Amino acid sequence: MNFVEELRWRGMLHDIMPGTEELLNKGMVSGYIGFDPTADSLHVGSLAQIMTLIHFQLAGHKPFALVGGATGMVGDPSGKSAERNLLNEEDLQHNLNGIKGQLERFLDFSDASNSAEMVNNFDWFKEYNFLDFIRDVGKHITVNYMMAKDSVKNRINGDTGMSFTEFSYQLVQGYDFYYLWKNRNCALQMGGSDQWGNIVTGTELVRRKGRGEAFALTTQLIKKADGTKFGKSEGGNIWLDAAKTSPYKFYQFWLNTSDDDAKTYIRIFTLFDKTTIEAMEAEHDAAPHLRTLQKALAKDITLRVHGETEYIKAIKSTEFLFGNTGIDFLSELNDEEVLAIFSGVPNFTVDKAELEAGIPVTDLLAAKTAIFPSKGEAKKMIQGGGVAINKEKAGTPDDIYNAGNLINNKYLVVQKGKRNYFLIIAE
RNA sequence: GGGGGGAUACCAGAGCGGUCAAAUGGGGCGGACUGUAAAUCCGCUGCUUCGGCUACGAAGGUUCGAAUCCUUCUCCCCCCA
Repeated sequence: MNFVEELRWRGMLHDIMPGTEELLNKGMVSGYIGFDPTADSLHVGSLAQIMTLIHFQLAGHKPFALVGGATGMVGDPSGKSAERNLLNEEDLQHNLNGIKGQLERFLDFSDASNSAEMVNNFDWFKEYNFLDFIRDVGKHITVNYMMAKDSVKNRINGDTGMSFTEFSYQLVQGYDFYYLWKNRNCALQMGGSDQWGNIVTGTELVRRKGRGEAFALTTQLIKKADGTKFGKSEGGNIWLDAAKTSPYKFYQFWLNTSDDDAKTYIRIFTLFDKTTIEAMEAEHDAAPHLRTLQKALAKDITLRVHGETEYIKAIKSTEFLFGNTGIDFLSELNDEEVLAIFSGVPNFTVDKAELEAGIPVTDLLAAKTAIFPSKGEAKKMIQGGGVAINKEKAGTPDDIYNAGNLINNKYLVVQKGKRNYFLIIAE
């Protein structure tokens, strides 16, 4: 199956420039996707783009991952209602290194003819001076053309305005495409559907400045069935970096996908083929409470991102925390085993002597640990029935916990809501 | 340069001398139901040693009492030039 058909049946394709598919069918094509270095790790939102590159490479084409050292310094106005904060060079470099390391895990960088490559647009922009740029590049694109882009129009018609810096963004990104087309024989840029305008500025530049032809393909932005934003959980982003989002939490994120979304995501985020996916769906629909799809999805992605060891740990934690095993099960484990189960769970240490004297719950949860930001909040949630300690609901905010409540004479297991676990270690 | 309007909690937005820790909606969090789903319903959404304390752009002032009135400052928007 060719690349475009692959994206199509998976529901990933959003828009494609005429002629693109024909070009791809003729033979190996080099194509690229840009990644934003706004943080030192990619998050699940970028995963769809990574998958696009994986499919691209599997179809025999040569993928480039561009990390936007230069574009990151300017800031993309697409989808942003306000001016971006600029990153300094140092932070940017730090972020680039982090992202680079992650991308290397997903694509094949071996010596194959279609081996993946990583490029940084800072390399060709750092020496490019302003006057040369506006003469050589700016000359080819009219302001009228640039203003017609939705990303620009929205900002000009809105009330936040837009700086010249952000306005020039599309030229900078457009030049990336031109550069890669000219020097690396790169004929296709891909990206999320919000990138269409920027990508097309690139193909336009190739046409006008290079008198050549370049192509564009965009993918669907990931949405959740209920309309809320994809990729967030309990307020935070879900990162690919294990230090930012533990593999356990990562696994949980996917496991908690709704039925509707799971059907979409299994196509986008896994490489299972069509018949396999349809069979999984049928199985899921026959017994939805077993959550076959969610489990397959969470497993596949966690394996790809974190590897087998971390996946197994995540499963073990999940089985203990959400399975039928009572809290007594913990007392059969040694310290090492307990910590393994709670490895992805935030943990806090309290002084054992203090606990022996007895600590009121609210102090325990808000002052001695950071499970709650304030005692008032801890109190309210206890009253609302949202807190459990050692799998038993905390009764009143005045309860006092002492050494007698410890499991193995050492641990307290705290639940905030049903799904958020914390481990308190007394020592 | 001239004239007008505005700044309220995470966001939007009411309040225009006490009854305001501040309506309402959204968001967030939690509970019930369930399948760690969706939908639905319900509760919470400034801190606290539970006495109070700090809050309505900033600083002063009037008043027994200010988010509300006055003065100055900062920022934003609109119209005219």
